[in-house]
Amino acid sequence: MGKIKLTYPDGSMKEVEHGVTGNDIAKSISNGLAKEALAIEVNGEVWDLARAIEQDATVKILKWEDSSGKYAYWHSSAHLMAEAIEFLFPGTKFGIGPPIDNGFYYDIDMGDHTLSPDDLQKIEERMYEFSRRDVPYIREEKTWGEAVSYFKKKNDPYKLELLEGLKNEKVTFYHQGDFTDLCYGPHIPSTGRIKAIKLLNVAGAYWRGDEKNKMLQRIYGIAFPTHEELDEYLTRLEEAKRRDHRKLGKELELFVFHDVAPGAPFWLPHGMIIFRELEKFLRQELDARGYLEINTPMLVKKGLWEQSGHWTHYKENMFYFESEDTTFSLKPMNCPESTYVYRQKLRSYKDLPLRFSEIGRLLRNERTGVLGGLFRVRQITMDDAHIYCRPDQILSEINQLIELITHFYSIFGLVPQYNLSTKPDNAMGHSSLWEQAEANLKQALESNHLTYILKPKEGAFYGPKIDIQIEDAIGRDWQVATVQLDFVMLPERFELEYIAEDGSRKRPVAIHRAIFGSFERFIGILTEHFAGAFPTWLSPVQVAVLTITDAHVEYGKKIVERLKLSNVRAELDDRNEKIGHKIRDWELKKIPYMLVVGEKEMKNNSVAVRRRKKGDQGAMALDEFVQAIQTEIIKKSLTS
RNA sequence: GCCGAUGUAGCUCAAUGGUAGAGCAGCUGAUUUGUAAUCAGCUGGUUGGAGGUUCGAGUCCUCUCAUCGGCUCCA
Repeated sequence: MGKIKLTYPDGSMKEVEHGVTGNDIAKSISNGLAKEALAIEVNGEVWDLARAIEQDATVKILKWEDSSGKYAYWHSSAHLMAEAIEFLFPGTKFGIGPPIDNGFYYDIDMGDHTLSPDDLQKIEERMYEFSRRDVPYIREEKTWGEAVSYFKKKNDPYKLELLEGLKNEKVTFYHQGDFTDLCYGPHIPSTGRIKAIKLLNVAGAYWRGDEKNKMLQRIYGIAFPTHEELDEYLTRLEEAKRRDHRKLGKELELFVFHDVAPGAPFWLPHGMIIFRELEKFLRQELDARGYLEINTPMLVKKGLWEQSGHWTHYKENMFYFESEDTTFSLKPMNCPESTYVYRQKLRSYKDLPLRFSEIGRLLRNERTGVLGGLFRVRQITMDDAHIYCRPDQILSEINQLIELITHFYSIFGLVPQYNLSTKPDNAMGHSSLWEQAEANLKQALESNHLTYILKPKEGAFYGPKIDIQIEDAIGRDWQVATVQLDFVMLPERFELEYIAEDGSRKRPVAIHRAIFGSFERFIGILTEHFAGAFPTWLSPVQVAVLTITDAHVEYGKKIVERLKLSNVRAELDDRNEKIGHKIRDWELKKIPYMLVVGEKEMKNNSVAVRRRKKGDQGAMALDEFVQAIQTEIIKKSLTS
């Protein structure tokens, strides 16, 4: 056998024996690397370290730090879990068990047996035991027929169904210990690499993700090379729980949910302040950008939805009822109604763009199982807008929207990520319009130096779109804003027109867009992002004035009056409590400023400033404090 | 909607099938306090709802509502 040429990530080349394995390569570089190596990338494909390389190739040893390395690690963890399950519960049928962004899962069918937390514990213990055996993951190529007869003997209908999709192909099996699975791989060298394991929860999951199929039991788990990393991960989960907006919303008295109104919050006074501040901010920004605010009816006749197409495509999500032989519906979207504002009079090309904004309350009949805190509600307050423009105005409108979105999120310290979805197969509308629009969207993103992820064919049937996700303080992504071009749904179905320069009637393009997505969802995200410690401009109470004794109550009242006159939300704490107690209470309420007032302050017309989490800041003249906090509020400063 | 879990005082949680309890909050009183909890007393419940088993149900069973974790959905 001859030699082959390998190219390494640093560009260097090396001649090696034909049939060399990833293990050999790693060892030839260093023993340390060989210990850490999980898999190898060969010409862009991820392979097992034990697999022989038989041609010239570009290679890269993958470690835990590489996402493909992690995937192989978690994939192997899923197999280890399956081995433990099969050992403890013989006869279990296996669906699929892939790695995911955070760990792995396996879908299994255990007949009548329902997994309990106790079972999970047992499986986890068994996994540790099997890991300690430290046996290799072995790859084996099989013919399709061999594979089918294996799973027929094992009586596993799910694997047989998967094999149906691989007919007449070579398939691969992986073994470790007594467990064998149909699997593409790749896998890590041996079970001993899996050191720290935690099975997190059991959930139902439809076979192949189809509602019509049988529901299997899905076990989610995570694994790490060290216990420290596992602990760190579990701590992060705890942190996320601590920030949960449902918990904080209750504690900080922002909103409550009640059985009488599933899927709709009761906004409490403090939550409403945040809501109103966001509205104020939104209106201020939109006014400055030429938006015209409108408000359209909540209750409309069914005919509107028949015309828009919602009655056929969205009916199951709509609330509707009969009254005097007429079917009425609560609006689930604002878009169709905005066309009535457009059509209120004849529009000239000179009138465009028309930017109609609406803070609209929508009602959607979401299925009970999908509701969740403020993130998924039945009653939605959208910061909606519909921009009607000429095709030649698309680019400037998109540019303005990107500027608006970037500005908006920077205020909250949130970083938007952009996804561009292009023409799907079932698209409607002129292809020239599609091409121009997609080019405009791209151009707008690129000229603003924004990186974006292209999602081919994921646009709506009526136009391409840009979806915006934000990453919060602890690295989780949320879908919020959206900018959707629409050539069909509103313009065609509602026969929108404008009079062009040459006197002819032309069709405008509609742009649907939202910045927050919805107030409910956005406030939920903000609550978690800030862990309830809102920046001063959003904080329901901005200043708490704490008196030392009854002798200082009058002075305290004067300060609160002064702050309120300066548009600062202030409250007086003149309770008969020690100062330490008051501080603790307001600190737990996450109020940004506390002003302690006693003898000294009263004498000097000053306040002792204490900042949330930062402690005593020393005394300051009252005027000076008022000025400082006003500036902070006006600038919507993030650092309070 | 589907699978599973949960539901006890305003909140966080206890209570072998045998008298529903604690801490916090609230109220009353004492205390007049200088940077994360002063002390004492008191109030507070159709155990989510409806049925059933039982001498007896917070506890067991059925149904139902809601919430949580997922799945599916989310123009």
